[in-house]
Amino acid sequence: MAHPPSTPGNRSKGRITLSDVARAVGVSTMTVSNALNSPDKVSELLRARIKDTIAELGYIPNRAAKTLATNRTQTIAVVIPSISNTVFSNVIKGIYDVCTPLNYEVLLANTYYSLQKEEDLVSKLLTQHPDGMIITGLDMSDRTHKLLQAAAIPIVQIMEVGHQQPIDMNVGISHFEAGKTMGQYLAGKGYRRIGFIGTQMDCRTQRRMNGFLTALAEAGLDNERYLITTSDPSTIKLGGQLMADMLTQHPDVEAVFCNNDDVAYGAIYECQRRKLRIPSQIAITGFNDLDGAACINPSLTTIKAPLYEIGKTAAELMMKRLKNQPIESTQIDLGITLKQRESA
Amino acid sequence: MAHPPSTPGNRSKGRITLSDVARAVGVSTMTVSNALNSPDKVSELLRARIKDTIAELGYIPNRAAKTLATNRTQTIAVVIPSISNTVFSNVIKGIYDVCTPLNYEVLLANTYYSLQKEEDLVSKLLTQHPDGMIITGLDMSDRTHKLLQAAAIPIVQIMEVGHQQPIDMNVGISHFEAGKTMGQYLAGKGYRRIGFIGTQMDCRTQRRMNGFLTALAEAGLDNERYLITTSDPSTIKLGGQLMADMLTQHPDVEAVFCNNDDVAYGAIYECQRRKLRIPSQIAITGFNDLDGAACINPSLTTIKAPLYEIGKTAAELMMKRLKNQPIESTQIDLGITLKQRESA
DNA sequence: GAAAATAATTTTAGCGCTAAAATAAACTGT
DNA sequence: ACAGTTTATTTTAGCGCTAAAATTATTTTC
Repeated sequence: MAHPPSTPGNRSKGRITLSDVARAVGVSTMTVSNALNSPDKVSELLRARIKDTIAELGYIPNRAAKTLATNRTQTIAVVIPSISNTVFSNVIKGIYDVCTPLNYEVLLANTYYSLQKEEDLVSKLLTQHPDGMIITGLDMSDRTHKLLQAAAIPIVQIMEVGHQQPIDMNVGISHFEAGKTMGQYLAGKGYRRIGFIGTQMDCRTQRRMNGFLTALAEAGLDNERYLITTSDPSTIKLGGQLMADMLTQHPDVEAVFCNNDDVAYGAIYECQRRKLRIPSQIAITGFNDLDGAACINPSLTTIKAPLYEIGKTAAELMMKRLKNQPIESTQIDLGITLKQRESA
Repeated sequence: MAHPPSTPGNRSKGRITLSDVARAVGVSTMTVSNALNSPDKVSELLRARIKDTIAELGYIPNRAAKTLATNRTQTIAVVIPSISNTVFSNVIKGIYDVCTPLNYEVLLANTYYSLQKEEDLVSKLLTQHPDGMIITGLDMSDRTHKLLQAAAIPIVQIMEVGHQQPIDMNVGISHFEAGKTMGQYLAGKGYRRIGFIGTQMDCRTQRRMNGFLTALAEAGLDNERYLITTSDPSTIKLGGQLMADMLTQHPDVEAVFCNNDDVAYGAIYECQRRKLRIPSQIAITGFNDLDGAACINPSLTTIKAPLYEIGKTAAELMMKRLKNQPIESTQIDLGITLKQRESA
C-alpha cells in the first residue's frame, strides 16, 4: 500500500480547493471563505450547505495560500538549545499548551548551545515569517540581534531575566540569584569547604556559578578551590564522573552544588557507590527540581525553576501581544524556590 | 524597545520581496529566483551581484509564497503522544538531526495519548499540507486512517512494528517481543513470583505486558496474580507508589518488571526506603534504557529501545521517499537489546 | 411606498513566488 | 558567414486564498 510521493513540481493537481467547494455549492469562493472564517457574515442556510459540502468533498484548506493572502502565518517560532533535555521539554509543553488551542503552530529549532547555529537558525526561521518568536536567553550574536530587530515581530526571550535589556519581552528567572540563594543556604548550614560542579557551562550556568561564588565570598569562604567545570553536555553519567574527580582532587569537600539535577543525580549515585553518607559526610544540591529530585534517596535539595510556567507565561504574553491586548509588564521574573530536602 | 505586532490584515507592506531585489539589480524576478534555487542557471557575474544586493537589502524569502507556487511545503509533520517525555525527545532528536540539514521543517504535535485528539490533530496538520507525516503507533481511529490515506503523502508509523499492516512505511520494535524477552529472562533467572507494574497503559505498554505474561505462562508461572496497572501517566513518583502497592498487596513478590525506566527508578527508590535489598530480596527491571538506567544504584536491568535510531531511521526513510530514491524495505524492526545489570 | 439602512453575496485584484514557454545572447562547427 | 546548438534571461500565467470595494437582496424607517 505504498504512496507515491507528491511529485516535485506538480502544480497541485487533484487537491480539493475552495473554488471546488464553491462550484459544488453554487456560490462564490468568497462566500465559502467567509463561511469558514467569519460565519456570521453568511446566512445560516448557506453555511449549513457549505459545511456539508466541505465534509463531503473532504476539503482541507491550504494554509500557505491563506498565509500569503493574509500575511499572517499563525506560527510561533521557538528557539531552544536542546530538545532532548527535560528542562526544555517542560518549557515547550507550556508553550504548546497555550498556542495549540489558539490555533497557532509552533516551529521548534535547536541551537545545540551554539550562538553561531542560533544565528543560522533564526535567519532560516524568519524565512517562514513567524508571527512571533520565543527564544532562549538574553545573549545573542550581533547579527541575530539585528535580524530579530529587523523582523519587527514580537519577541519573548525566555529562561533568564534581569541582567540585560531584552529586545522586546522577557520571561524567566535570575540565575545569578538562584546560585546566590544556594550559596547562602549551604554557607548558612555551616558547610565550609563548598564546591561547584558545572557541565555545559552556557551563559545561564555561568551566572548560577557566579551567584554561587559571590555568596560564598560574602560568607568569607574560599570559593575558588572546589570548582570543577566542563563544557560537555549534562548527563547523569557525567555528573558521576565529575563527582569522582571532585572527591579525588578534594577529599575534604563538604558540600557540592551541581549545576542541575541530572548532574546531581549522578553525583549522588557516585557517592552511594563510594559508601559516602549524604548529607552527613557530603552534602549535594542541584537545580531545576525535576521529577526525580523529590524521589531519589536521599531526596535532593534543589532550586525549583518554574519551567512549565516560563513556557506558558511566554506564550501568553505572545498571544496577548498578537491580539493587541494590553500587557501589564513586558519583563517577568517568575522567581525561584529553594526546595529543602534530605541531601543538604 | 517594544515592537508593534504585525497588524492583522495588512497586506505585507514594507517587507522586501524578490521583485524589490530584481528591481535593484535590474533583472527579472525569475533570474533572482534562479540565482537562489538553481545557481547554475545564472551567470557568475549576475549571481554575485544578486547575492550582494540580497545581503544589502536584507531580503528574506517568503516560504508561503514558495510553497504555494511549488506545492511543496518542505515540512514533515510529527505526531507523538507527549513532548515532555524523555522517550519521545530522543526520537524527535533523531528526526530533527536528519530533517534540519536537508532544509525540512518539523511540525510537532501532541496527542496526549488520546486517539480522539490524534484525529483532530492529524486533520489540523494536513491543513499545512506537510510533505510527509511521521506518526506514533500502528493503531488509530478509522477517520484518522482515512485522512492519512486521502492525504496521499508518505507516512512513517513509528515506535512499534509487526502486529499490523502499516499505512505506508513503518519503523520500530516489537513491544510484544520486548515484554516476552524480559519475561523469559526473569523466569530463566529462577524467579517464580514475578510481577508487572504498568502506567499509562497505552497500546505499546499493553503489548509489552502481553508479551511478558505470555512468557511467564510458557514458563508455567502464575501470571495474573502480581499485576498492578493504572492509566495515569508515568512519573518516577507514581512508580514508587505502585511499587508500594505491590509490596503491600503481595509481600512475597520476587521480581517486578516495570513498564518503563522512570517507573523502575521510582520502584527502586521505594525499595531503598523500605531497606529491601535489590536484587537479592526483590528484583526490578525496566524498559527503554534511558540515561539514568546504567547509573542508578543498583544499575537497572532493562531493555534498550533504540529511540534515537527510530527517529533517525524514520526520517531517513521519509527523505528517501521524498527524493524518489529506492527504499530497500518499508518495514524496519530495529530490534531490542536486553541490558543485564545489577537490579535483576 | 420610496428612501435609507442593513445584510448577504460577488467581483476585483493581489499576496510573493516559480514552472514552463518564449526569447535573446553567446558560442559551435563547417 | 550562417544555420545549429547551447546558455542566459525574460515573459506569461497561475498556485489558493482573502481584503476591500462593489453589487444585489432584504429589512427598516417615516
